[in-house]
Amino acid sequence: MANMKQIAELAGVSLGTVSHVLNGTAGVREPLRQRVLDAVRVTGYQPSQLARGLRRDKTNILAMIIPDILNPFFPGVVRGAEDVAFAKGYRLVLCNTDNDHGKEVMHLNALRTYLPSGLIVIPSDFSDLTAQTESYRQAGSAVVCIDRLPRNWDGDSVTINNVDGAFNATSYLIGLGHRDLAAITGPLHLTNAQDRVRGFKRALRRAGLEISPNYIQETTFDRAGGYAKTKILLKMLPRPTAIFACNDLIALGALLAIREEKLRCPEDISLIGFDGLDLTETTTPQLSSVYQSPYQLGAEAAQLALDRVAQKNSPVKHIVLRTELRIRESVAPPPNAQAAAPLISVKKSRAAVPQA
Amino acid sequence: MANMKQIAELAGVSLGTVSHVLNGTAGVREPLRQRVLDAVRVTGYQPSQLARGLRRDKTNILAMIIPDILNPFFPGVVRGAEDVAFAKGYRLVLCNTDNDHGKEVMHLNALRTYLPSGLIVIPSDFSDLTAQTESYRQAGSAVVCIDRLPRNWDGDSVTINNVDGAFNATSYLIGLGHRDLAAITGPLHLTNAQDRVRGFKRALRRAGLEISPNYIQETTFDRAGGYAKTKILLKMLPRPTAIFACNDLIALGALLAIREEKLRCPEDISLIGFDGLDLTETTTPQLSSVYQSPYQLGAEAAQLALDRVAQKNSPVKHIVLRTELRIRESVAPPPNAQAAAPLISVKKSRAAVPQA
DNA sequence: CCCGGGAACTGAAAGCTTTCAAGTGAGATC
DNA sequence: GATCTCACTTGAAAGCTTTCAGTTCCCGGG
Repeated sequence: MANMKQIAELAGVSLGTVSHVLNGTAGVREPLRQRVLDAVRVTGYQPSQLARGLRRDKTNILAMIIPDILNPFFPGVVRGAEDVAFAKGYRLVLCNTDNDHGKEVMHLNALRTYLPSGLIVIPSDFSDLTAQTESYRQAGSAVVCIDRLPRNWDGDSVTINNVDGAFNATSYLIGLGHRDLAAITGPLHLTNAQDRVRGFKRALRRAGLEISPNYIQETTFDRAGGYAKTKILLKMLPRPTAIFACNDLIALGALLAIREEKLRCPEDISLIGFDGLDLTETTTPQLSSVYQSPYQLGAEAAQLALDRVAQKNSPVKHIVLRTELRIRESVAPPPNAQAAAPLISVKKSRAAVPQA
Repeated sequence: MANMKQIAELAGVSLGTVSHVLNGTAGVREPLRQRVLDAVRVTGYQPSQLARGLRRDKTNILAMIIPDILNPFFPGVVRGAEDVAFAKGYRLVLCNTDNDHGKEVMHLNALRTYLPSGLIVIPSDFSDLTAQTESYRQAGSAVVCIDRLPRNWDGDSVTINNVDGAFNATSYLIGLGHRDLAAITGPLHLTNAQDRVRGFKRALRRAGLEISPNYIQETTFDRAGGYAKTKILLKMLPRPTAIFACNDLIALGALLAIREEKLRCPEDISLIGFDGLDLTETTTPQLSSVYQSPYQLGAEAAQLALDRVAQKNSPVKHIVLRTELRIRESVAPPPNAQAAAPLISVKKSRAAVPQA
């Protein structure tokens, strides 16, 4: 592979001129410019990204740290980011943390000396990442946190309106006449899980319904978690007539548990998930869900990172994306007609206790 | 961030010695070694991957080129590769081609000057990649093709035994008594699609069944393709009693089409997919499928690439992974009892013609 | 006691680009 | 015609590491 020196010789100009032509960093008269361009064409020369990065203290690399690409929510995020990066001449380095903070830190450390222009992080947990990412900032890398935020995060971010999404879903269920609503949430040290529960509670409160802690079950953001917690919920008295699952995998697990208990969804129990993954369309019944666009999440994050590289000192941005309630087959009014009573001040005192 | 020179000064040794300590490239006496290590610890020094790569003509980067991470088959492959890479201190750069050869070439070109140690490619189509990858080989990068192979590929590869997988699935259907079998294949310029059809045909031939071209429909490897082609197949006379879909997304589309035509799966039509994606477990009925491990595919590929880097001139390797037939709810004997007749020489002449 | 040999260590070059200060030259101005 | 300006162009340094050819030092053998 040719290098710049050879191009310079071939075109009969200096190294500096070649660089200027290639980067447009200074006016170069047309004939010279053409000679350089010709030499590049003839030799198929491509500048070494390594030497370039070394000199400029920055590479055309965007690093992305996510929990696990196997979780069907994340491929969309990655694809969104990659598309934006690719369009601007950047490459994407992908790292999986398995929600393990230690692994996250390892990635953060190892990536640093590749001098990526930007770093997009879906934090593994609530750990304060400020210290870790500070060195990136100092090195001139943009850092964007997405989906959920670490403690004390004061940098750029892209998230969705989790509170609203959960509120709308829950309100919809209440509107159908449900009074005994349960929620299965992901780990509450994650801000997105917190916010979804917050939206759930807010909807209950606004409808004057009591919030019983037993009806809010915390677990992992996966099918197994949804399955296990649903089994527990279905044993409670009164049995909830609707479940709001904080993501679709939990909802999927819930559906399996409901089926296994010989209950029907939606006739006996309504179910709404969160995320709007493809799989919600192919279950029976099709799952209702609070849709969000993972692609957009990733794309906005990449864009934000690249903007930050260009404009280092512009004010911090917090982008919040919308959600959309997608009602499909998994919801219906509750089984007992009495529940169709008017919404106003439906306040009853009931204990929600797991059966022995 | 400290650099090597500062470490050298701090430890009171030369640059070369620091390098030798860090890389173990030469014996360094213990006291010196310790002084260097201490200096590294104190300063938190990390060697610049860029300078290192520039000098060694090789970075600790593994590049991976896949069609589309949104296709649920690929996250597993990526994860497998990333895990192996991470464990050995390599990072993974991810590129999506959308099966577009032009984009593939762009990625190939752009990646080159990052000097990745290895390149793992799922080819976008049948295009001969030899020319493109030759420059990587010359630059000392390992190139591994996986899942399907480009024309004339003579380098390392990891694939699965597509012929066997398809043969087993088809034979299973025949064993249930099916005589009118159809296949919906992915694009036949892809070697994996070709091989699956080959396995399908081989099973028919072995059972003495006629192979009618109309019963083999070619389409894209996605839900829409499966849906459309199933609609066509269901109009044929005799209507096939079993469909072998060359991947799970096609099978999923087929299932939707079957349902839409008010036919029952498996009572009216049996269905087997290929890949064994998670989604096959959550459909109704659960889809039978020829399972393969995408994770293993990616992991083996990464391992092979790294082995090749270490042992440049060892003989070319072609790893072929196994498949496993996973029978779930989507298969049953054909509706008419007569079909349960013995297998031997069931040769009837019938024309398979699309209905007008 | 001297010398050879080997292990340990050093110094400098090489790898390729960007960038900045400095140099060149042509055209404009007076 | 001399001088100034401005636009181009150039040369060299800097960025950080690896590697190779030497150099130093120590030990054992003669």
